[in-house]
Amino acid sequence: MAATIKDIAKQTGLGLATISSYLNGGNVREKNRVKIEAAIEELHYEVNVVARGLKTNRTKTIGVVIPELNNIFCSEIITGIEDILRSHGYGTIICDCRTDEKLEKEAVDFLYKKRADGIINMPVDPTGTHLQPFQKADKPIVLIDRKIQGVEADSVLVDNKAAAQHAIELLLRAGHTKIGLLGGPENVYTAQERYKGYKAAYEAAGLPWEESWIHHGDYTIRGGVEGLEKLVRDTDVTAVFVVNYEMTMGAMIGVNELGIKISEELSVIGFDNLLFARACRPKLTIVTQPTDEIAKHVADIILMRLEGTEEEKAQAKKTVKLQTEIVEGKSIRDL
Amino acid sequence: MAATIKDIAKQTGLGLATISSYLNGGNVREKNRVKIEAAIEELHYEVNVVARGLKTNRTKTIGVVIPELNNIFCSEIITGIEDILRSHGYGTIICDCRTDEKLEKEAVDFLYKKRADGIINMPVDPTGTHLQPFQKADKPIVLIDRKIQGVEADSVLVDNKAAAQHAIELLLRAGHTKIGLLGGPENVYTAQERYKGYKAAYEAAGLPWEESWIHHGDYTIRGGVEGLEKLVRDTDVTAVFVVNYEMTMGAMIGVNELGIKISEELSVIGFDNLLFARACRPKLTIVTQPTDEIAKHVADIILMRLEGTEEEKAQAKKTVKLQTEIVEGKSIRDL
DNA sequence: TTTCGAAACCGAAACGTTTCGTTCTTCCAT
DNA sequence: ATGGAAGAACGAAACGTTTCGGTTTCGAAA
Repeated sequence: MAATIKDIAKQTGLGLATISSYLNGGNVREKNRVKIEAAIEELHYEVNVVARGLKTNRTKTIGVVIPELNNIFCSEIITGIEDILRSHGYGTIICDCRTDEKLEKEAVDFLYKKRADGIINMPVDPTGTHLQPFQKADKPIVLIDRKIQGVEADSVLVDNKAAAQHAIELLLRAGHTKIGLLGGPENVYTAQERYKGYKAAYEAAGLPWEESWIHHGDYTIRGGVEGLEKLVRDTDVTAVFVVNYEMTMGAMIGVNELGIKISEELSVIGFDNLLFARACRPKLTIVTQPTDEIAKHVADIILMRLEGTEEEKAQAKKTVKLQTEIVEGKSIRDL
Repeated sequence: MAATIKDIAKQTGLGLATISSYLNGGNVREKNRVKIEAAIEELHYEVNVVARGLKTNRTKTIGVVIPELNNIFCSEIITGIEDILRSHGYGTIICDCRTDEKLEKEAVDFLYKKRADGIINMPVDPTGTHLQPFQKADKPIVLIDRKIQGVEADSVLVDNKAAAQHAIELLLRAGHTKIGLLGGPENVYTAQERYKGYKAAYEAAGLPWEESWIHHGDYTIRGGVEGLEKLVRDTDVTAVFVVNYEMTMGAMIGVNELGIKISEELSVIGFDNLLFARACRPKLTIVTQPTDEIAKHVADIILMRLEGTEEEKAQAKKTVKLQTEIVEGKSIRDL
């Protein structure tokens, strides 16, 4: 039904190889170029990427495995990545693994079977064994947000330690000395780094902190609510730093339910999602991550590994670390 | 390098066709089944879906084109769809067209070139011309949220009119007679329906409403802020119904900036995103859409069109209309 | 034991490309 | 005019499946 390269060859009187060469950017004599283009136009020819993929062993498809698509941090990054990849002819197959290691592994296997040319992953499994298929096949892997020891892959990270440290320093400067931390799971890289930043700020200021001010949550909304309630009930902290968006929202729910007045009774610094922060009352001061920049780096790296020169492809795996920013609201009280 | 069907044939002493038949669920003698399975295990054989796709002309890939991935309504639906499709062996290629008709058309063309087996679309272009490639190729199309005249496609909608009508009736019952509407663009189907619901509620109650109470926004946060400020400044409405999530968030920002007290000074009903509603102070009463149900219907329909029996595939295109729900908060004052 | 229909099995051809090694053109330098 | 090098064009083979039509095998009935 649909026209093939053979039809174009027949129509123009040229050979298969010539048409193929033209389609792949090869040189063709001017008059033949004209003929080919006319034939393509007339027969509505469109290259069959599946057949091409069979020969070249590349599908021009990249898999993305993330813990939660319903998460502004993830979705913003994906939006950016997808945009860039598509403009380079790559399709983006998305798999949401719902923060489940088993599902994550299944998603990677699925993408491998689908013959994705490479994979982008915000890993849940900290050991990285799920990435084995791609590693063995020597297909590019780009990790986001969490680094994995022992997996040969490029990574794009955020300087989580510095992010937390700056946030705590801001609170210390405002006169707070008892600062609660609504942290993440202890086995998660980003959470560990943010925790380190908390301690580093106290150490740099030469002040003591207490273990009881630290709550290791689970990065969920529910966890945010519970953590905030616990901190308020069991400690006398005057400020709280929340280390991801879900828990920030949870903390705000908790605050509302307990009838606590932000800033007057409790100072808060949240994380991610500027829009949410602006809708809170009073506006929340937050740490924001450069999602666009992350997306751009991730896309550029994987494209480089796939389409770059041989030396580019062979370059040692690199790690890009980006800085966060603090957007000030009205949620911090000067003591 | 990787094993092929031929290797399996050689290893087992069986024919190509037999292996192929086995792989596609055909019948094979018990002892041969055992042999084949052993060979597959030993040679680590995996079917090459690209080669299969070349023969069968199906890629087991479905395209999804949406206006904004950074939108909880979209991302929730996609999460659900992706999950179901993946469990049936289908990859989901996502394209975010940023609510731009031109980009939407490009995305559809892209997916067509990628030979997606079908397309799922929450359309921006109300004329639907962008869907032509799939229509011509007679590949299934499923529309979400907005119906399009003249495009042969299944649709999964929400009963937007009823949703709005119920919300307004709730406010009327609470004694409000002057109710503002922060509506959407006049050329958008969902917005039109919600507007109709507003009027229907007033008509059913036999009460008058004024044009000045209606603000046709653009479904953006910015638009929500501006719309709310305009309504508060220029009218004496005692309640406002906001018809999508972005504008709801915008309205809350506006309310915060103007220092208006929700419920005491202004009653509000928002839309979508239960979590946001719960984090507001006081908790917002909202209309929620059944995203999971939408996702399930969409996925089931497209799978039915792709893998169903001949009669299922030939069935007349259907339209599913789902109902919304009102989740009560504390943002409505009884007059 | 033989016969027969059903079920299993088979190889070749086809899907639409790319690529390899070779042949044909072009056109510049002599 | 001629030789030859560079560049174009060429057809066949290959990529790994599925499918078609025909052949073999099996096992129950006779």
